Amino acid sequence: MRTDPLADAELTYLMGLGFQLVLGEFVRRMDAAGHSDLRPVHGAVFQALKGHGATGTELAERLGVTKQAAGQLVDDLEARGYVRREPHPAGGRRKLVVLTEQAETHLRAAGRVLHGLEAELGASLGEAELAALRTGLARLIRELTGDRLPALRPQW
Amino acid sequence: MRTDPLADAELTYLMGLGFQLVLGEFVRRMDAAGHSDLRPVHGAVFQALKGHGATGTELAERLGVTKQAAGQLVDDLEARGYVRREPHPAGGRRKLVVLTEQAETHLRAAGRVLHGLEAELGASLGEAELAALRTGLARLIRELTGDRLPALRPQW
DNA sequence: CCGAGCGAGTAAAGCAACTTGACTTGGAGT
DNA sequence: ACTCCAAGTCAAGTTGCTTTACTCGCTCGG
Repeated sequence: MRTDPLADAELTYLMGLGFQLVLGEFVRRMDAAGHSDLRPVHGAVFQALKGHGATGTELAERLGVTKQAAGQLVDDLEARGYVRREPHPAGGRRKLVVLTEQAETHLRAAGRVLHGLEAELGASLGEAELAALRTGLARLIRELTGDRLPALRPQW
Repeated sequence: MRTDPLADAELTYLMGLGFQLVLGEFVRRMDAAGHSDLRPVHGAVFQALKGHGATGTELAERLGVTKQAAGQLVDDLEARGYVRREPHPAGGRRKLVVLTEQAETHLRAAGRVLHGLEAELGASLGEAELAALRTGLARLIRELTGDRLPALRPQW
């Protein structure tokens, strides 16, 4: 009986590999559902814009990138019909970037896939195990951040 | 009393944010300890070479990148004294990439930082909670991979 | 033997997703 | 009116990978 290599792996390694696997499975299922034209970073943009939209600078802050990088993402998504630039109600040079119905549809599909994946994991790991994993992660995040949640960035 | 935004966050989001935070803390501590010249991906290289070293092609497979990319990493690390290219005992065009003592020193420092970080998390979250998190992650990884563990790649 | 081919390594160019630096412009303050 | 700030944008540079294409040792079938 050999020892499990995962049992004495570093917590950091376990978290990284776990995230990579879950995200990979998410992407695979989204592709299979016909949503292969967007990468995870676009999902982060949608999350940042959900609700009332944001200006380019606000979006950049929420994503943790420069405003130029945010502008390039918006250019791309605008050209493909996922967002619109509207004049900002507060005026000035500001523009309000808002999601189109096409993006809302994508967000709903992503939500369904995520919930389906989580439900399957709950079934195979056991709901109690999954709940313990969720609360463990939530407490670890609280411990390392305090109250302000930082942006989820698409790189190490 | 407001609801906790983390309580109904997606598992995928929790895992990504948790990993990012733990890794960020690791990098901060390594920097503070005077090891600011290597990025996490170099740690992955060291892990892949630990023990008996590897050829460039083997390294590429373990990292999940092309052999050219692996070769570039080795070029960089060799120029900075962390690895050596030795003639391969089995001959041929093969070369054996091995860690230098400088890399072993770095590995030991990284191990100390990781264990220190994990110990602090154990103290603040409670050892039971941390153990539950570890086993939850390990089971999730088993569930999504079967037996073959894939490489931990430095991107989403 | 020997030459055909395979696998390891490398060189060069391409590409994606950022960054840095420099500029334009609307509005606020004084 | 002048100045200045902040939002947005244009352009160029950087990084870290990939794709394409090659060179070089070795093995093996004829």
